[in-house]
Amino acid sequence: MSLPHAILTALLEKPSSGLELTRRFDKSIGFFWSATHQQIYRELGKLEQAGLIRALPSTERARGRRKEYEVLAAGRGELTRWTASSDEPKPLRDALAVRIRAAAVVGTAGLEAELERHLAVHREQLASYRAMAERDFPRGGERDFPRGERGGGSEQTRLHEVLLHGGVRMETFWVEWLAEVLEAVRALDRD
Amino acid sequence: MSLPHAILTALLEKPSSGLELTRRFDKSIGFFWSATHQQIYRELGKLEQAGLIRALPSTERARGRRKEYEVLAAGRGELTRWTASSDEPKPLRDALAVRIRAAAVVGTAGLEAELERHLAVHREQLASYRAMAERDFPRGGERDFPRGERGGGSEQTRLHEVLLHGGVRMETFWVEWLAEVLEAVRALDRD
DNA sequence: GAGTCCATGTAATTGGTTACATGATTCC
DNA sequence: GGAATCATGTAACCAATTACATGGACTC
Repeated sequence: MSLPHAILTALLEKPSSGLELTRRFDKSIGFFWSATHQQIYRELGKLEQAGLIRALPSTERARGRRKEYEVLAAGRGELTRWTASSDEPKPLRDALAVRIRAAAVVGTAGLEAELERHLAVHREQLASYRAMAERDFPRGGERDFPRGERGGGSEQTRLHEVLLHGGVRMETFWVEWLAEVLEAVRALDRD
Repeated sequence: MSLPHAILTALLEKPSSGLELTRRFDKSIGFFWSATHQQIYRELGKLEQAGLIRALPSTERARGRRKEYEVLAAGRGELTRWTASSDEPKPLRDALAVRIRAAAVVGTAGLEAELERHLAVHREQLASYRAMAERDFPRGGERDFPRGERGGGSEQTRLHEVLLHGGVRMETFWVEWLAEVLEAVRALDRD
């Protein structure tokens, strides 16, 4: 149940309308938890009903009219509670790995193109994360900060930095591994 | 729609009953595509109806009686078709990252314990992948095979090896990154 | 014949996806 | 006033999760 909490987080950072949230999910929050506008509107409705957020009174309610939400005290409480809670890591589901395993049985025909497509996507994502890191945390991402010597970054800043660094590492994994798989598939196809 | 194809792959490797499949999903296939027995039985029913697999005639059909399936020609065809098809990479959904981002807003209380739990799980998974790699591909996992010089490994073997290596790399990513996050959170909590 | 696995299933619910509907605003 | 775009929503569907049901085989 992370979507409502992702939305609460986003709204605490800045009160927004559904469409604004959708855009922010496309750009930053959604790097770790994607959501479509339909999901977001549905969830905003539920959160409002539950008394965790409210529509700003200034924004009139009518279909087609912009409606801005802010987090209520109960919402902040719920988010704090959830942040300290725990759940089991969800088991992985990766369709590409299933394809590779299937290819081991029925042959690699067509697999190379698919691997190349994915590799391109991940390379692009990696470049984009790196650009963000360079812009938001210039030359800060690759170093360990000796204890207490971080240059005055707030809690928020430091955590956003490690998150982004996680994105960089994750995409680096994909790029390197897919390159390895591609090499193996090409070697097999040559024989 | 990867589950049916994961099942077809597993059944081509070895005809099995539902429960056997469930166990194999827990051990190997499921490292990349997990599934519960309920999902598997449901899907076996659909695949049988669609004429892609059949129950071996020897195994009687009755509730509580073991029923073994094998893949029909149409099933192999479908799997071959799917292997060569393509799909967009699915956007990531990682609850832990959402938690970290929420912690950046409402504070890191309780986060450290959750990070430690996840770190322990990933360390364990990494150790298990490494053991499998050592057992199935002794000292083969870390090297690049110069073209054509693989020691007689079949297509299957080589692809299983890169898959397992992907698992090792993926878990290595998690372990390293979570350690980094944990260090950052501890530094923040000290201040 | 009671208890415990082994094995196959059903049913209800949740969360996410896809397709579509409709009102408001702006610009020509 | 027509087209494009901003904005909010509904509805149908599908896959995965959770909880529960039932029968067969074996063991004490």
